[in-house]
Amino acid sequence: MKKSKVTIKEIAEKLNVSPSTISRALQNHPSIGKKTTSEVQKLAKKMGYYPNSLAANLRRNKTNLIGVIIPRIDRHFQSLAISGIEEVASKAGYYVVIFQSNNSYEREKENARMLMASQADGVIACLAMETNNYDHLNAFKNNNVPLVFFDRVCYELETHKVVIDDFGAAVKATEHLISIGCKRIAHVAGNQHMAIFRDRLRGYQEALRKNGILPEDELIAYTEDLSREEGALAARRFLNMQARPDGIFCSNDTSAISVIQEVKRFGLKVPDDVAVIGFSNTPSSLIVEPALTTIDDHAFEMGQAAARMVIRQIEDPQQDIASETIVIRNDLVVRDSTLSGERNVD
Amino acid sequence: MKKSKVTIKEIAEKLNVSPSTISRALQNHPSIGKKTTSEVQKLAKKMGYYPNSLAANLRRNKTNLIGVIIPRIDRHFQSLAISGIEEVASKAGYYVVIFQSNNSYEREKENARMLMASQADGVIACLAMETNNYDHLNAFKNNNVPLVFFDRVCYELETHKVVIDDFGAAVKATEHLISIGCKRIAHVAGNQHMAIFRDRLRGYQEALRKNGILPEDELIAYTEDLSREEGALAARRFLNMQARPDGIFCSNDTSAISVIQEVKRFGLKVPDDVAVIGFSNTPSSLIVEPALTTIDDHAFEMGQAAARMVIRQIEDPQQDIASETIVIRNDLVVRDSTLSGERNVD
DNA sequence: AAACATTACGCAATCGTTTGTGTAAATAAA
DNA sequence: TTTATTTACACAAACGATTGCGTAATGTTT
Repeated sequence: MKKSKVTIKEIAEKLNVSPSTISRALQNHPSIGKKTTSEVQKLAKKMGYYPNSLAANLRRNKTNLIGVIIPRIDRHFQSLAISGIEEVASKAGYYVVIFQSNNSYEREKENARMLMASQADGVIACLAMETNNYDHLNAFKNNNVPLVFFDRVCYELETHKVVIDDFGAAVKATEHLISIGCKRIAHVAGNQHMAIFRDRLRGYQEALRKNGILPEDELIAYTEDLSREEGALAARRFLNMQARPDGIFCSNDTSAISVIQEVKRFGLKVPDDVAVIGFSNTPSSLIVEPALTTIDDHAFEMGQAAARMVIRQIEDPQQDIASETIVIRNDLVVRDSTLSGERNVD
Repeated sequence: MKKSKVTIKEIAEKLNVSPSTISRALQNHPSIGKKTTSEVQKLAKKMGYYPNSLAANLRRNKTNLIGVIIPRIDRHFQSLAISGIEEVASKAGYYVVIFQSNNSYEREKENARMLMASQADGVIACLAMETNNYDHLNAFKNNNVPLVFFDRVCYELETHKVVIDDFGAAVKATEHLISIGCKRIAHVAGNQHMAIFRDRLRGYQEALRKNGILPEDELIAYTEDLSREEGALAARRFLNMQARPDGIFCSNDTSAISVIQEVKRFGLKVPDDVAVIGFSNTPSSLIVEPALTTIDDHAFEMGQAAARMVIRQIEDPQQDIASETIVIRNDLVVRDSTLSGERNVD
């Protein structure tokens, strides 16, 4: 029962024509006669022929593969971004190969090596938290493989990027807290090794300053990875302060939700005693009570934009001269965790 | 600046040896001298050589590619499963190529075609909701490409499968409701086109019967895709019944969470008036208040098992004779939505 | 020193397509 | 009918690596 795969040659033999004719017939090449073409196509289907893209790609020097390197697929933001990438890519005839770095630099290096070997036409990457050496990514540049970063980008490398305005979003979030009357605003900060979290912290501080509030260092909780546990820990520290904050801006939703729960456990009310705002608009932000005000970072659109960008570079290499940065819009989604008094039922 | 990629030939020329020597040296073949080997490897690194796996794969007739066809990456269950697949696969030296069907039969067919063409060594699939014709998957069998289904399997096709015991899990969930004293138990059912949801419905009915309760048809809400909206709709219908149910088993977490929120909006208490139980243990099930009792279906492990299974078939084709089904364990995770009186703080 | 074994490498075919070029046969123009 | 043009296909060389087999050069044994 070991049917080996049908090749062009076998079809050629059965029809007494040359392999090149089969190849052209399958592509509806005009220089092959109508009758031959249809005969070939009919027989190919009957024999269960599938083109071997390895061979074709080798010959054509194009794989239609887009490699994606990301920390973890099972994070909402990432999977949404991939979904966007896949949508655009597959519509344009590209395949998406996924590599998880698990936030490990070594894994990311290995991923990059595999990607180079697989002759991917382009690469989209969201950097691992650990990564602070970029040689493994230079390989792409050196071999003219288009590389697009998204979200967690690397400013040291001159490539195309898709980001959101983390600084601006943080300003917006913080000013929203100010606008609803918060006087003492704390921040749960992400890993400062990553630019996005540095920017959000800076945005928070800038918003305070702009509004005549002096940023205090003790109102910043630096966390490793914005986990539930770290969120709760930070919340407890804030809540036990003599001058308790009345607003907390968290750099992600996970920690923000944890903060809300901790505030409630502490016997205080959200948003009346403490307003809370998160970042990313994950599904859970709608579930927590009160529903979490947050920044929607449009992960799906980021993925789409990254994919379009890399495909454009693949198909139009001239344009690859300048490095371009696309900034995706972000929206403040106001929900009950910052809405006192009235409740918006939906 | 258009450096074309470095090939084995170029290295060979620089060193005045033949390409075959380079190839062997790079693989540490014993028949190549120590000195030559190290010289080759050094130069290869210096020149930035990356093996072209297209060529190697064509020659070796192996791609180390595992194709994954799933409905949507951005669903928690799916992304977790993929994560498990990727972990096992990459440890074993395989790449994972992802295709989203978006629950569309046409897309799934196209995905299968692309996968055949890409010469993937194996395929893991979770079927689209629409799919009820399986010819596109037969291509894999016909060409000796190992195929493993997970979760949404196809019983008509004789392949390896990784599933959970949906029937048993549903029995377990329903009996849990009975054990806490529920007398009138409703069910929010998923699309009956899919076996997993049929099994869950059957399990629910069987558990009732086993415990001397007559299943009533009006206590079953048939939904299209277990969405928030459908969950809320079902809840409202149940809550407005004269003989209101005091327990609701939902076939997924999304609808269960929506049911909880609807019950609360209706002015009733969960679990005291109505106990609710979901399915899948998504992150949000921990966030909703009260926290949702649910079935943990161990998606990550399903992915791992599927990957191990397909790799075993790839590497040991003899074993491919019988079709095997792996049943992954599932756990009832009891939380506050079925725990009256005491609260388990964690 | 002759005979043999070992070491270290080269040659050339091969994987399945694609594609530039060449060329019979068929058709059209003269 | 002869010449020019088109049509429809075949030939063969790629693409870049792998690998069985052959063979010089070196080393070992008697």
